[in-house]
Amino acid sequence: MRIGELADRAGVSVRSLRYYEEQGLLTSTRSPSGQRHYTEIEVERVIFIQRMYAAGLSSRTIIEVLPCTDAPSEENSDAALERLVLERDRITDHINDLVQTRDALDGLIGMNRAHRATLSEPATSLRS
Amino acid sequence: MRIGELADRAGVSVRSLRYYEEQGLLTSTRSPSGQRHYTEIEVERVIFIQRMYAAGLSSRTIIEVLPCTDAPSEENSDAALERLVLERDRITDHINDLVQTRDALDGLIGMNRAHRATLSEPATSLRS
DNA sequence: CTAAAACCTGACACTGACGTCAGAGGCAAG
DNA sequence: CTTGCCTCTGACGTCAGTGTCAGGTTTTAG
Repeated sequence: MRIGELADRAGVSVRSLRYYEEQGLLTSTRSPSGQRHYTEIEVERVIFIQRMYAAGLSSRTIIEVLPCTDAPSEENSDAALERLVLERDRITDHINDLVQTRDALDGLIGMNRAHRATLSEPATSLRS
Repeated sequence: MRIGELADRAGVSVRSLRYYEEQGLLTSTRSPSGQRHYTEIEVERVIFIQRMYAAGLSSRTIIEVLPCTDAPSEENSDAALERLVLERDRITDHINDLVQTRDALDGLIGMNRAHRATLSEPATSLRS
């Protein structure tokens, strides 16, 4: 398939795909005229890349962990697996941080709603 | 206290504090000579701002929710509370996404470790 | 009183993942 | 053949938070 179709399938822009290739995250076979061609595998690869970006990894970091997906076997250099574990842990930390922040916001929301309640109904507590 | 101390206390750079003021997130009283002076309250405010940044909110969005912390009472414009709830939900979505991603990475890690195990010890399964 | 340290404004640099535009070539359908 | 859509490379623009530098004033310590 050509780049436009891959973009649609994976839900990213054509620009992004070329950028991924430029960064070494994605490879393509070229037709004689120079157009990029991809296979089904690339769809999943791009989706994975997107996932990693969403999780806060940079291009360089994604490159380092990709070997672990490339060959579900093979001696995917210790470094790649090591990096993968590292990033997993980083994500866990981030999740915990976000949960804490959400709890804080919930507290704020509660306080604001409580105050709002006392305003509209000075005698009663806790209205739906 | 002056800007340097606030920066130390809140764990941010002086540059950032000036930027926050420029963005309308932070206010300061000025000494006759023009230096910024802050109170203890600002320490917490800056820490809160940092938390919001870490949670992915932009300056503009933080501005919108700040009224909810300013006056733990008062009619903190419906909009602010509404926005706060919206962001809380966005964070929840993000957390769920991250958890999914982490699970995926755990799967990858497991597969890679499993393969590694079969390499070093073809007959046994699941080594510590 | 003096030197060091902190502060001021203003402005430009940077990073990273893209958007977007220009100018040119490729490819299927009518 | 030509119309229209897709693709190519290359390059500059964007956004947001922050680093950093310049040139000057203020505060603090000795």
